[in-house]
Amino acid sequence: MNKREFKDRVYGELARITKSLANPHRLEIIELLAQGDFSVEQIAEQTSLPIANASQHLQVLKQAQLVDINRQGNFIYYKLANGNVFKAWKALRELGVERIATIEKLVKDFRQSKFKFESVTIEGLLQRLESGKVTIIDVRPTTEFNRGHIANAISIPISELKERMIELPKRTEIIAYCRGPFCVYADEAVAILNKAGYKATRLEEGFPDWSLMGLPIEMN
Amino acid sequence: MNKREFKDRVYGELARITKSLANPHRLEIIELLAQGDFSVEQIAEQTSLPIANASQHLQVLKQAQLVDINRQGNFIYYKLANGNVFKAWKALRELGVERIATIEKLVKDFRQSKFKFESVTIEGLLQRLESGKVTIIDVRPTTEFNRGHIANAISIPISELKERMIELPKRTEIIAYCRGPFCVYADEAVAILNKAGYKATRLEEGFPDWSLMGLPIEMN
DNA sequence: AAACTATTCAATATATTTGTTGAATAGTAT
DNA sequence: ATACTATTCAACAAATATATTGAATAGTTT
Repeated sequence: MNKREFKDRVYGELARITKSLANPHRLEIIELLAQGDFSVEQIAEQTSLPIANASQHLQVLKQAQLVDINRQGNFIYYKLANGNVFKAWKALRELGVERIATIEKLVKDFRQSKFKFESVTIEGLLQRLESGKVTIIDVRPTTEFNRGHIANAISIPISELKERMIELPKRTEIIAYCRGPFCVYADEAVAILNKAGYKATRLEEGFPDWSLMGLPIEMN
Repeated sequence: MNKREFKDRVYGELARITKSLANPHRLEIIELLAQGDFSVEQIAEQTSLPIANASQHLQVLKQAQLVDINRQGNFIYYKLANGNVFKAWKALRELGVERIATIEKLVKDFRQSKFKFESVTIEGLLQRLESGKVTIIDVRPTTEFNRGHIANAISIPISELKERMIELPKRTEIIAYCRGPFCVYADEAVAILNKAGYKATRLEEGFPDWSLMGLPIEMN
């Protein structure tokens, strides 16, 4: 094998794995799986895909060894093969947000049109935690909260927020977080809370980002 | 714009930028451009591509805003648009090396067949630097050395190594580095030096990795 | 074994990506 | 202006990726 052939093969393999990520639905699936494992049916529902279609995309990810499966009864649960998959997704996400103005504009417009746009980054949250009292709420579905969440966060799924917001303090600041920067649960939560007179802000990033930074988490 | 439409557009944009990376030649171009700027002609030569073809791939990268151009006379020099591009490439590279056994095998086989396989990571090099004397040589072409190199490294392009190895100490350990883990200049250097009785090892990663870690560099 | 369920497979049509070729363009030197 | 050079463009053929549909499979329950 000569130098050129070697390079062609190495870069060929790397392009193969990159191609397996290079599709809108598959990127959305990766971000979802960063929250834990989901069945094909659940993945299809969350991403608004027909089941056969979701399955096909999952096969592509499986072939690239980016996801692992785990059969339980009739259901097959998919999960990310390991932490490097989320790291690669995060690198692409940050590259995209920084380079492609369209993305920032989309996010900004969407948030401003529906909700009051405001957010705090993980770094900002850490500062606020040091300097005063903050209530952190996790508005993802309970199962995702149980699989891992920011230490001391309270689980209030977005679907239950209206009834349960009475549990929250009116005076101290509330930070809502969800799956990641493109997840809108936290935006919806902030809109509901602020309308009801609470002082709420969304966390820009999601739980997987917090976890990757080695910050304190809890399970169950 | 509803939630689904928002997601489709955001993930669509992210997939677009990911697709622009998802090609063997374009990945090789990215790694090359991580060393500095190159003209279309130089890029075509380094990657064994016809010029029109290289230009076409460069257009794709330019459209995705991953590279910038800089005209000088008849020549157009391309460079990475910013540090996040290399970070994304690095994340993909590490994902690939870890997940795809084929890549590790390719690298190992190639090195073992031609050269004695052995390498040290950046971390290992840092330890050796602390505990004793090490000579670091940069075997990339001079222009790349001048644009930036590991602090205190000596420039001996691979093409000049045979004549110039007399400059090197026989006793102390020599670490050779080049563009990155898939660049073979350092392997060739190690083979030449060991055959001549020197004690040489290649650095696994390349200069851009060292630089990204914030370790000491020098220019010119 | 039969009925059932979640998932995968297979086949096809459509859209996108890639390589190749030769012509066109933008800037430089004469 | 003319000739020259590096790069890009345009057009086409071949290869690859995607969505859609309905059938097949693997495991569970009755």
